[in-house]
Order: sequence, then structure tokens, then C-alpha cells
Amino acid sequence: MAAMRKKKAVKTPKGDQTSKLILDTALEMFRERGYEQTTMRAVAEKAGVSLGNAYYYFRSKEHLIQAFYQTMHDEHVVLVLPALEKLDTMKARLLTVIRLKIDVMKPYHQFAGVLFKTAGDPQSPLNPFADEANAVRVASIQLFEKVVEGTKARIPKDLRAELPYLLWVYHMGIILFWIHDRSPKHRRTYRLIDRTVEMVDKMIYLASNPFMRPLRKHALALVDELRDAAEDIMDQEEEPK
Amino acid sequence: MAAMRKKKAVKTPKGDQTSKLILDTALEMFRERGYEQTTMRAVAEKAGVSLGNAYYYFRSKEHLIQAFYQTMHDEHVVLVLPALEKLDTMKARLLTVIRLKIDVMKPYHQFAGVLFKTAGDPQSPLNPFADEANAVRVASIQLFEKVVEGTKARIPKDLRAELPYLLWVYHMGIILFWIHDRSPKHRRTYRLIDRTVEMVDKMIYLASNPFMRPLRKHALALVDELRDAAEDIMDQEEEPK
DNA sequence: GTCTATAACCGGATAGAC
DNA sequence: GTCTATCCGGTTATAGAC
Repeated sequence: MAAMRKKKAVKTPKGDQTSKLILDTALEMFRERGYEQTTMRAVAEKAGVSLGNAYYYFRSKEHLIQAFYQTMHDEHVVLVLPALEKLDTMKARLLTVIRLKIDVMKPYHQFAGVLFKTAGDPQSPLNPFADEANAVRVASIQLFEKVVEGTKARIPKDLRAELPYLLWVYHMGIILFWIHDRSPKHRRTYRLIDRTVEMVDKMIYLASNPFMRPLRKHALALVDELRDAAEDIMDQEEEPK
Repeated sequence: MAAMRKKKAVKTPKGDQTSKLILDTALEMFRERGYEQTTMRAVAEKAGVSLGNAYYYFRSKEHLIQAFYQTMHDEHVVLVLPALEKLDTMKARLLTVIRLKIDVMKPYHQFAGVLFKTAGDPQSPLNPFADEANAVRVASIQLFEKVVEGTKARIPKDLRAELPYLLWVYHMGIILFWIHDRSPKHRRTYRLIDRTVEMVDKMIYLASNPFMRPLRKHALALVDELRDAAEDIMDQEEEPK
């Protein structure tokens, strides 16, 4: 019922190739010059296709970024799955997943600024909470499900159920920080990860205490409601236009 | 050393008037048609000035929004100060300040979407964390200082010092939610305010417990560091033109 | 039906004359 | 301080080729 406007179908192998060519060229230029500095005209020229053609495959400049999200996620998964096999504590698993995410995104740091530019704009296809990003977001949250599943810690069911989503939101926050972080080698971000993962770990432990049950219930109900609201909002915002 | 690029100085009364005329016209059109739908050309025409002239007073379309922030804040303060006089609990004071903020912004709901559009973009003049918004942000945080000052609750010094900033961040989150909220009369947002204010209140109480001291210290150190990092980032990002 | 190219259009932004 | 004339780049319309 939703999501009727996917990317162009691309049925032929030739079209497939052209599409990939354009995307690769664009990402390369984004990496080198940044997003704003890269014009659609320049991408088309460098890829050796016409401007019209570029727009045939990507509905807008922003849609190129959507494709970028997907690419990043795929690379991340490839690294994360084998790494998780050897770890069994929440802290270690979480640390690994988040560090690897930053590792994967590193080459795109200067371009990444634009990723969150419209993260708050409901209309934008860039919005990771909006419908068009759904596939990537869902897949991304699933990764955090794996993180939680593989731990031995005793976590109350109610919390355990929401944890993947909460961790995903947390990881988005880290990415937001990283985007702005220009310290050498992103040292600051890695330090932030170390510290916050430790805190998150402590807080999960704390929240699992029977003594905290009322506050926990209250907070989780709120999280749930926030998520519902977010979904309603996206439903509304798919229609217009 | 920073902040050398203020808004145009506007020295003459005539310029002052033109500037105000343009801003008022723009805000009116934003309210009616939304931000994207309002072109600079249309604003200029309706205000009876040339396009170039509009750009003489406002360096970009986004700079008009900067002026909007200021307007909202001014109106908010006028309502908040007298209202606070009669209240002495944290919960009541916080509730009042945040509800009033939403009340003030209400007429601009449909336009407000754009406010956070670039909240994550370090380069944007729209970014409330960036330098150009400084004056408004500082003033806004001061309001939360007043909220905290006026309460009788026993709050440890370390927390008390950071609280205004934390509450400001919290209130930004509420605004972000409100922007996306299309429930009738923004009922959802007001409900969210009620619930989260209660939770915040509880958490302050909890965090004030001696038992929580280590975690609190840890968390506050982190907040401090985050803020420092944010400032560094802004310093870096002022330079590059 | 799949793909490619050319020529506009539109609106944000700037240059430079007055 | 104000205007006119342009630029520039995202986007669209359209016409056709395969």
C-alpha cells in the first residue's frame, strides 16, 4: 500500500550497467569533491552519458544518496557477521558493530555531511526514518537484533524487545557526531564510542534491576509510542504529491 | 575571534524599515505557503522591492529563518517570564516553558518543517548548534537556567550546572517531534510533553541519589566533552568560507 | 517497452551600474 | 541602498532511437 515509487526498475543488463556506472561515478566524485560541489552535469559528463540519462536512472541528486546508504550497509554487514561470531558480551559486540560502521564510512567522511542534512526533513528521500529508506533501515535494525541475540546477559523481555531499535538510534547519534568530527583519524569519535558503549552497557544492567521496573516500563511505553507516531507521520507524508 | 559575520548591520532607519518589511513579508508567505513554495522572487515582489535588494538584507533564503528563530524566542520570553513567577516545582516550571514554546510556534507549524532540515548540517546557518545561531541559542539556554534556579529541589551541584543545557537539548527534541506531528491540535505533542516532563523530573530525582553518583559523574563528564567537541567543531567550520 | 539526447525552465544567488 | 541583468545548476519536457 505504501512504497509504490521505487527506484526505476532497470530490466535490461545494459541499463543495469549504465545505472551502476552513473552511481559509481557519482560516489567517486562525492568522495573527492563533496556533494554540493558535484553537479549532475559533471557526473553525467564524467560517466560519458547525457544529463537526461542520469535523471532517467536516478530521480534526483538525493536519490543517489539513497543508493549510497545501501552500499554502506552491504559493506558493513560483510565485516560484521564474521566478527560477531567470536564475541559474546554485549559490550564487545556493540563496540565491534559500531566501530566497524565508522570504519566502513570513513572514505566518505567529507561527503557524509550531507547525509544528515535532511535527516530531520520528513519530505526528503534522504530521511532515514522515511519510507524510501525503509529497506536499509529495517536491515540495519536487524543487525542490532543479532547483536542482542548473541549475548548471554539477563535482560528483561520488555527491554530486550526494544533494544535493537534503541541501539540503532544510538548508533545514528554516533554517526551524527562523526560527521562533524574532524579530529585526526576521527580519534574523538572512537573515544566517544568507547565511553558511550560502556555507559549503554551499564545502563542496560541498571535498567534490568527489578527496582527499576516502573521507570523502565514507563520509558519503554514512551519509546513504543514514539515509534508509532513516527510511523503514522511517515504514512501521512507519503501521500502528498 | 569568531562570529565576524553578523547579519547586515543596517545603520539607517530606512534600511531598518526595508529589512523589516522584507522579513515580515517572507514570514507571512512562509506561514501561508510553506518555505519551499515561497520564492525569493515572490517575496521581493510582494514586498515591493527588487530581488537584489532582498539579498542585500538577507544573505540567503536560509538567513530569513535565522531571523525567524529570534522572533520566536522573543515572543516566548515575553510569555514565560511572568508565568514562571507563580511556580516553584521543577515539573510545573518545565511544563510551562515547553508548552508555551509550542504555543508560540503553532502558527508556523507547516513552515517549521524546514527548521530542522539542516539541523544536522554543520555548514548551514540554520543549524542551531552553529555559530550564527549563537545569540538565540545562548538566550534560549538562559531561559532554562531560570527554570532551574527557581526550584527548591535538592539537586547536586554538578548536575545542576549542566541541567539548563540538557533541558535545552530535550526541548529541541520535543520541537523536532512537534514538527512532524500532524495530530489535531498537536495533541500528540502535548501528551508527549506531559509524559516526558514527568520522566525527566523523575530522572533528575533519581540521578540526585548518592547511590547514582558514579554513573552521574560519568555521564556528566561525557556531556561536557560532547559540548566541548561541538564548540571545536563550530570553530573549525566557521573558517572555510 | 527500453534507453538516450537536446533544449528548455525555474529559482537561488551574484555583479555591477546607478 | 536599490535596481537590472546574468549566471548557475537541479530538474523537466520532449523527441526520438533501439
